[in-house]
Amino acid sequence: MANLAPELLEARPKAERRVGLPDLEQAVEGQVVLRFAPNPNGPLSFGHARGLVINGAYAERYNGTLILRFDDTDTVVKPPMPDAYETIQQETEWLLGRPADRVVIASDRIDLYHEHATTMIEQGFGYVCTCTAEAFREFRLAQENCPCRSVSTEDHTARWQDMLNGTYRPGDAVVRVKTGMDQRNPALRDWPALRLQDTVSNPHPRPEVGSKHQVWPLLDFQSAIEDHLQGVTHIIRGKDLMDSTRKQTLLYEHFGWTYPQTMYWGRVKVHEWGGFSTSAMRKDIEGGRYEGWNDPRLPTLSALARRGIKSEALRNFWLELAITQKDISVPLTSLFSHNTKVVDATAPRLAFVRNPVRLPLVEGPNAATLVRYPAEPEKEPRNHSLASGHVLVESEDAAHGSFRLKDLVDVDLREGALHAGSLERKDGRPIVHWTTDDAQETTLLVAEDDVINKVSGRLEPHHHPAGTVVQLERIGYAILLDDGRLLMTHE
RNA sequence: GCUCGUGUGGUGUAGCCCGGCCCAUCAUUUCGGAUUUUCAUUCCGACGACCCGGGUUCGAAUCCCGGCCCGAGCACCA
Repeated sequence: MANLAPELLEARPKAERRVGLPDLEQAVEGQVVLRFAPNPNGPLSFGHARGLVINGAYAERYNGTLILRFDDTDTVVKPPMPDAYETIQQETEWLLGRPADRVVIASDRIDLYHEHATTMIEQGFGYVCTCTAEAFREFRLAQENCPCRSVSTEDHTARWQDMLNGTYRPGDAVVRVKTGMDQRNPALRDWPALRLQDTVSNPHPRPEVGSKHQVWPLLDFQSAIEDHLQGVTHIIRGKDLMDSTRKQTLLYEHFGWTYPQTMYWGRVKVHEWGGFSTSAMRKDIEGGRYEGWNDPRLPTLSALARRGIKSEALRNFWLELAITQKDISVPLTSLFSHNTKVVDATAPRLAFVRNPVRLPLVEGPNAATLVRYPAEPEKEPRNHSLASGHVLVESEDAAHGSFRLKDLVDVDLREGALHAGSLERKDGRPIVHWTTDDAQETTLLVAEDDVINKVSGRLEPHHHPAGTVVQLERIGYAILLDDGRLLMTHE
């Protein structure tokens, strides 16, 4: 065989095992345009981070453009939150370490969407449908044209004017894209592109928009038109939007445009969190169940940041999950593990003594020096005076009777006092953390499931500013809050 | 119901398009061990997987057929 046809034995060179994100199809260096398009009905959540991280990473890889687009075209069901426009931009910068290259606000661009609707109607691939939603559902299932479809283009143009001038009221009419009621996929059959919203009772929260428009595009239409206007080359989004791609592709064909390359990811559930929706969180915050968007029980970016999760950890987390269409459920420990890697070397070590018991230290040293950064033992050592002759240890540790005060001395508990023994470590007795009389009394907050547990104790004196992620020895990582309390980051 | 999509160790992920180098990669978890005056970090080791059934082939995680599971869309929400 080798002699007869050696070329048959020559294997196609197998690609190296891929690490990280795959390359983009048809990507040209410097010309890739991506977008991340949240609804600004609240600040960003954990799940949003995926869209930002993945799209941002590709923009960076190809030296392309990342657009942050606010899809704020619903004033009734999911009304935007005024603060969110600013907040989301800040969160974007926090997460990616740089701002988006371009910011687009859909509600500023309603006239452009109207123009395209006009074109669509005049050219006969869009029409104004006055059927009720229920009636149209029947037509969709039966694959029958609705009566509006046979109305002339002139009349549709007139109807369109009546939508714009307020003759029609919300619910009376929608603009549909003619895709064919014989589409195999029911979702694609003459899908709705624009509808009426009562913006007098439900004005858009941005004052410059307010009640200016009554005719508003739906997501599939707005997004399709905007992607074209912005020159988006690649769309990477959740697979729940696969049918949107198909709908939009049909629209692009009508307009004679080429649809961007698309990639999808599946649903991600975090086992510890279950389901949170932005609207539900908003309601619970307003109802007082949570203290705010950054309540440590909430899966928002601000809550994670406040808790001490670094943006680098979040980026690494999403990059590791990459882009598969599988629906997955990940444990929070996976994110924590990334955070530990980011934070450990720079987290100062401090002692936090829970449920402290104060004990005399008999014949012990009168000063102690402990390491603050194990990675750099010489840096800013922790010096403490023991002049009071007392130390604080956790009552649970004290129960053992014989142990070693970390970096200090062996002790034995007799008659309510710790009797100092060897300064050097001599035996295998357990090592416990401890602190001094001048340790401040404080509380460690631990978010667990839907409650915040409070653990009181004494924190070793320190000079670290609020916001520092520290490692509480033998307990875990925590962040120093403005009010002097501690918030557990993770173990 | 119709349409679409996904099924690799406990959890994620690579490999699948173009069959052999795959007794299947990497990470995490769990368990063991080493270092360490933290139950942290670091290091070493171990356990552990191709949804099921047929078929094609010398050879199938990879191709074909059938089945099953799970998820999503079918909103005048995003």
